[in-house]
Amino acid sequence: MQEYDTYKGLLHSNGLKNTKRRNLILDILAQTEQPLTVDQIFLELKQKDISINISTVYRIVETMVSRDLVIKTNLNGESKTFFELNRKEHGHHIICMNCKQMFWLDDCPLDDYCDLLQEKTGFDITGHKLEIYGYCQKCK
Amino acid sequence: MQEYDTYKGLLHSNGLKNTKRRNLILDILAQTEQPLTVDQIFLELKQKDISINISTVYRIVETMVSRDLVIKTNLNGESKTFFELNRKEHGHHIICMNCKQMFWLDDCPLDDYCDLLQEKTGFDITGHKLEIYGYCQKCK
DNA sequence: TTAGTTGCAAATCGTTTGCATCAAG
DNA sequence: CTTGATGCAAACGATTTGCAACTAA
Repeated sequence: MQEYDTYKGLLHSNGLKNTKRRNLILDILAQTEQPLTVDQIFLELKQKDISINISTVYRIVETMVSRDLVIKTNLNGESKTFFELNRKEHGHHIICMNCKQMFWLDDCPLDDYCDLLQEKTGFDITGHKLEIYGYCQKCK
Repeated sequence: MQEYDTYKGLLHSNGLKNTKRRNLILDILAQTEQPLTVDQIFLELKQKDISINISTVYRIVETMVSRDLVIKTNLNGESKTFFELNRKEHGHHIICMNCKQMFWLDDCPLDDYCDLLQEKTGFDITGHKLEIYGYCQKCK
């Protein structure tokens, strides 16, 4: 087997075997800014004539999530779960309500607010999730 | 039938018939700050010795959502959908990751940021959703 | 009286699991 | 050779639907 070693090091350093499917799925996630559902990943693989079982896709993305390589997200109004590569930068998505495209925003206006809130509420605040909704240039 | 007319006006003005179950469900949602799942609502009704079918609960909350009386939310890491009364005030939830309680925050730090973003991205921004995660005073 | 509401059972959808086989290390 | 990875089919939990009976207006 050749050509599927792009993520060999990453996989091994996380205690995972280097397999063709894992490489392919990481590759798909790396090549888009969009969080993807399991069946979107499954379909992309099908289009590349890769035979894979959908339960394998579920298992692979969940394994990646447990290793912190992938982030799992639920979006408002969507029953399916989305997965995106963990690029280890903090940011949020701005989402077009018409075409459903999601664009990455690498700035975050919430750091000061969270500090403030921590004092005000007595919570130990560990994170937050922000989604911006609207219509993109094409759809508006 | 008496005692179930609290929301009669509200229901009628939204083109809905005034029924016992709708009144009860609106009442449950009105009496808590917590967004509830369908089966939490179902259980509360059971505890009040109200017989209702779970599919009726689903239909009632969805009807309320379509009339904008109730807000439907998906939360990160939860497979079930939550429903809360639409109190028509803007705000967000701060959520305890241990006990899962959600507290309402009636301030929002994002108005200026959204204006800014609208110019920067060319999006027509219509809304946003913010959740703050952490551990509450009791659980931390 | 009639259109909208509810209960019930079955269907559907997204996701998970058990087990046998297979492949990476 | 050993452990973890995958395929397959069956199970599962949340939600939706079709249809008949019912009830508010």
